[in-house]
Amino acid sequence: MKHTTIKDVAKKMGVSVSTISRAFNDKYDIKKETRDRILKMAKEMGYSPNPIARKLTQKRSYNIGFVVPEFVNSFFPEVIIGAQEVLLEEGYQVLIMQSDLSWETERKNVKTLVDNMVDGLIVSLTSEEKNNTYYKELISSKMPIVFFNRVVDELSASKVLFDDFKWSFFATEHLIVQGFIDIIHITGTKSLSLTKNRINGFEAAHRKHKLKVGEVIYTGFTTEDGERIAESLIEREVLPKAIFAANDALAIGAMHVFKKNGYQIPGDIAIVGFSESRLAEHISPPLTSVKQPTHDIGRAAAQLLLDQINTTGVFIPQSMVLNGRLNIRESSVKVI
Amino acid sequence: MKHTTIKDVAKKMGVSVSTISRAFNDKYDIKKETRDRILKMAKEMGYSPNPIARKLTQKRSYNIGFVVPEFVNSFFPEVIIGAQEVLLEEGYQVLIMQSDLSWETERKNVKTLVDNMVDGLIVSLTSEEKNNTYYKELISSKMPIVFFNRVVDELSASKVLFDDFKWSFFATEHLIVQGFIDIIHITGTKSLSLTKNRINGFEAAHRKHKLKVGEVIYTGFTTEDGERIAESLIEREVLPKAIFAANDALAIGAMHVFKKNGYQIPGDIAIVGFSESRLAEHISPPLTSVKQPTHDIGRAAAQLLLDQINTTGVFIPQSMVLNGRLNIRESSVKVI
DNA sequence: TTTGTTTTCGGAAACGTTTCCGAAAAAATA
DNA sequence: TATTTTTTCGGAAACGTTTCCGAAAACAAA
Repeated sequence: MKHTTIKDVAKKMGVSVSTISRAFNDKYDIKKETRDRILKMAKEMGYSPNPIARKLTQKRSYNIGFVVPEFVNSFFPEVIIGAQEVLLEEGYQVLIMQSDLSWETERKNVKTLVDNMVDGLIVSLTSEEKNNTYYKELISSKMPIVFFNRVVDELSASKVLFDDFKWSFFATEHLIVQGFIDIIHITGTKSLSLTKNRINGFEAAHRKHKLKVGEVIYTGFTTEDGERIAESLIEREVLPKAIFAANDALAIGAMHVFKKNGYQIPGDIAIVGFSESRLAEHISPPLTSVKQPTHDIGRAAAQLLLDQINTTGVFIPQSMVLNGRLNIRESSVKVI
Repeated sequence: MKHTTIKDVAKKMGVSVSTISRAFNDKYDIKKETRDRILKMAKEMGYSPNPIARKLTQKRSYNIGFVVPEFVNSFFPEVIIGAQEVLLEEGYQVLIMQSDLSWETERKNVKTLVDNMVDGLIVSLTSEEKNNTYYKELISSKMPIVFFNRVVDELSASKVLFDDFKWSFFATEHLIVQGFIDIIHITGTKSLSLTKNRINGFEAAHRKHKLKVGEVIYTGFTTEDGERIAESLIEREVLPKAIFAANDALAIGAMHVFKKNGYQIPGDIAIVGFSESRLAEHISPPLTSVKQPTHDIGRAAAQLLLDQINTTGVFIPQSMVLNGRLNIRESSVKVI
């Protein structure tokens, strides 16, 4: 553990500590030759500046914190990869933490990240209420932060969003124009605004086509939730003709129990999902779903964060909303 | 940014800085009452010790670093969740970094984690050669570290392993006993020892049953690799009767193009995968696969790491090998 | 050569803690 | 009460850097 320190190099070379520091920080007030000499010697001695000590005096750590609510679905990993692409390019390292769908651990996560002096944060919320005041403090303390996917209007920070209303609208309209009536919308956590937006899109599509708006069922966002809902639906005996799920996991779970119970998809029930997952096209039948540009979401978030970090004056939060695509597959096309 | 510091509280309360420090570190040599008084006041003033400064003098950060080669497949996220369960319990925070299958960024990842003074590391390698000497230095510098899944024998550290040989053996035997001959093994990166072990298991099963050992095809670990291999197989015109893939992603990719080209599974080709993914049972036909105890792998790794951290004397590296299960599903049962 | 500028560097304070050492205060013992 | 022991606390050094300030050295201008 006898790490070589800046003093060791200074002593060895007979120069002052500050000179070594200057050499490493590429300051203007040092002679080229001595800098090269120092750098060479430092490398020989296996010295590199201690980042902890450095952070104590400086402001920057070149670390970015990334907090996601979960990451077993590939959605969040994919946006992280996108963000990491642009961040690494700029010399930043990305520290990831996952909140396990708990706002308490989310809170702890961003705290440890802040404690470790990250230069900025990219976060997607587990809940839109619980940590609000905490985030407000954070924002007013000038910590650069951008939210994505799961955001809250109340917080004045940069955000990258998806037009949930629009694509929910398109997805249900796709069902409607094929003649499906009696469509049910299964959705996740009630408190998230993306949930509300998708519901609004679902209902708007009905209204546009002068249809009685379909039922909305709340549950979680997991495959198991989808299975549970499907089972309860089957017990009703009168099944809907189509289901629009707020999430591929839900759709797949539901599909699973429908198939197990002998229902044909899309013959008996048509299904469309959201936030296209990797398996959408591999499952049987292939699942119609709204594809979000995960990669681009990450890249955009990273870019907004960098903008904020590099802004010296007051920063005006920016919001971007990205576009998606409805990938129509077998699970939702009416058999004639 | 005018964070309240320990001095502020000291001044405000008319006591020395060291007393405040003692109050926060629960030292024996402070009077109960003054400690309570200090803690209360500190809370009022919104003070909490700066972890960076603290790290400079202390050794512990209560942060654990987790480095994985990728995380869009749910395998790694699941083991992280398992590890996080036991680590959070003990008051540690888990910082995750992903290497994007590049050993260079893996290198950078563990470096920044070490720079941030994590108390220990849990890592799964991208390559078993490239960073060896680096890890050796790290280990000899007494950094607690445990490897899992993708490990290298040469490194003397704790490891948690899966018996790839055994389960590969069982998987191919499952194919063999049903009368499939002409089985091909598709596998990933050649340099990983888990690859070798799975090949050995594959071959051993053949030998046990006195069969000519099947062909082994090397590729990557992604769905796309599986698709590519399947296409090249189709061009051969004489297809194998069964495929054992070293990975569910490979299996699913291959299955996809076989189905697209009108082949029946398992009628024309039977398929079994490995490291069961979430989609195995949802895909069509449901995929036979070897299930690894992802959760337990994480828990075990975390436990081994904690053991090492809490050992004061010399630590003797431990290895654990965990058990799996072959989940037989439709994709590999011979149709009669 | 003298004076003025610029370049290059050293000394020391600062960042926010912890910890060692010793002293004052309190308690226990004689 | 006098002495010893224990408890509680303050002062200061240390952790490894960066940065401010000023001085020495080098150079340019007069």
